[in-house]
Amino acid sequence: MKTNRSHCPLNYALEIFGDKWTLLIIRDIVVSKKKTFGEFSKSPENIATNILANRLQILEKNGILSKQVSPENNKVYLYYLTPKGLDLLPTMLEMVVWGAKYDSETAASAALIERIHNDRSGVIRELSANLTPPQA
Amino acid sequence: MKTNRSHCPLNYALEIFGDKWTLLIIRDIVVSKKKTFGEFSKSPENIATNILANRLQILEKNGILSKQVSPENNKVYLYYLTPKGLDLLPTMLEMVVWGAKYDSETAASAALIERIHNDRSGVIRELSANLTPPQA
DNA sequence: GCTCATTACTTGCATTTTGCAAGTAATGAT
DNA sequence: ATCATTACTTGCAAAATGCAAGTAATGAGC
Repeated sequence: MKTNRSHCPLNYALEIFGDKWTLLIIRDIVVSKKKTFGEFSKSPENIATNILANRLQILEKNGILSKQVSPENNKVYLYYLTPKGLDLLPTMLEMVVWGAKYDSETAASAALIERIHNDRSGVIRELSANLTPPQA
Repeated sequence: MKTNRSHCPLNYALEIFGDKWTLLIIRDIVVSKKKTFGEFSKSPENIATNILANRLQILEKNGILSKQVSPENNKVYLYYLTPKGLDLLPTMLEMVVWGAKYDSETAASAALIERIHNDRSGVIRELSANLTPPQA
């Protein structure tokens, strides 16, 4: 197995989600309530299916997503965030704040950014609803 | 020029620093007070010099670092954080918190993590000292 | 039970990025 | 004038990415 470059906590994070796609998958889960491979593959940034499959596997292996068969349809797999995955929300919100501040053409609404500033934990609480497996 | 994949603020951030090296350079500036190419190239993660040169260029082009000749030695260039670069600190601290929480072998001290939780803006203020160009 | 559509991937291949080692140009020190 | 230092650049193999097409397993309809 590949060895870690260091045990710097920042490096640990980067080794898991330091790429251009991984956090977008998590975004789609959190913001768009997506749960299936097919839904993820329809992101606005157009992730290729082989990359998507690879990232889902990495996320599962690292305990950020859990995968289970849909109770309604055996050919559908549902991806849920684990607590470790949910704990990425603070990082992601900070990235959103930064991106919204410096991208002059940002799609983020001023209202969202303000809410993040004024009531971060409220935002996180709301976003966290229904992201973990049911019937826990 | 390459077009943006979307104007999602998260995607904007990822397009700039979504890779395994960029934030480590910023970390070295912030934590280890490094400023020169030679210092960056001696990181514990061993970044290759061609990658380093590429990332410094991207960071400069995106207004995160500013480069200037050292007043003491004309062959040395000093890299400083801009305000946009300084604004990456909240994101990076959240990543540190996450990495320290989930890497069982983390090098982060419990004291640091506690300080981040108890007095985030104090930590940011301290870390920010002397990171921008002198004599502004 | 058979056919067809859907879902979740996998595969092949060209292009791009990474990683490693070595090389070069411009100072600065002696 | 020579040598060391600093900041890169270059060449090349290996790995990751991106795109298009293919496949296996279910489910729905007849």
